[in-house]
Amino acid sequence: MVSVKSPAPPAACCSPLAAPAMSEGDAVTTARVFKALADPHRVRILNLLANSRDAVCVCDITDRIDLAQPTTSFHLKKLTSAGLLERQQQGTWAYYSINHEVLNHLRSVFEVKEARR
Amino acid sequence: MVSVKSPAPPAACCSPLAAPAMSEGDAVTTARVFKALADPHRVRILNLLANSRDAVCVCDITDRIDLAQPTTSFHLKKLTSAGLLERQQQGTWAYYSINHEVLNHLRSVFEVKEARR
DNA sequence: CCTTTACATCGACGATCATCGATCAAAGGA
DNA sequence: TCCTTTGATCGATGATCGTCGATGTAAAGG
Repeated sequence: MVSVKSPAPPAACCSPLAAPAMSEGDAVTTARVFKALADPHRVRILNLLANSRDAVCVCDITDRIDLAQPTTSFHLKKLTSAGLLERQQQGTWAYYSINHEVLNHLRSVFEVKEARR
Repeated sequence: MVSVKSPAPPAACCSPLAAPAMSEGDAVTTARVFKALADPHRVRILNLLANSRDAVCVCDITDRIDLAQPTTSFHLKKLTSAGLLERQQQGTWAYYSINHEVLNHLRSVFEVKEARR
């Protein structure tokens, strides 16, 4: 079993929207992550994986989402390279699962401005 | 001063990604909101407004974001109709501000699965 | 070695998006 | 009443995106 940590999420991705001085680069990074969430099929894939105890192979995801297999791979790649999913290879099969750490961290993006002194 | 509540956000928008059974429609709704966040300029607009004590007029936003005025209006419309911004008109000026309620609620989208029994 | 299965990549397509100049509507002043 | 200013909308553009059939690749089984 070869487990592959996703390559993308720039360390601790995405400063809060209310961060005092967000650089242009920060904005690009943040937008990139949300772009991965900006498609109904990808949202459904996340929902599917979030409700699966174990990792799920591409063929099962393809069935559940009702897309052609290349299209499913396309979406999985976007989600993975945004850091939202993890991929493990087992023989001919590829298993995908939620990257809970990254997804959980995204909550902080919407955290309100730190207490004003 | 005419204050206009944004028309879009379907009540309490966006169920958690880990919701047990997300409908296809839920996925579309969720994706629509994140699509509004999926552009660097729009992220910067949110960041700008999140750090402004008061609402900001289009001309000031245009200056700070460094886009042509029609492009700024285009982005503001996307953010507003996603429910992320509020718009107030004052004479010839239009003032935009963060819809804190909606933005804050978005944190719940990334909340982890409810305790497993 | 050949076949099958699972998945990724390629190439092409139509659709949507971001951008901006030009134009329009509305609100104040002079 | 005219001119100026603000901001929204229109129309055109180039770029990106989602989709899928065809093809490629790698593993497993006969």
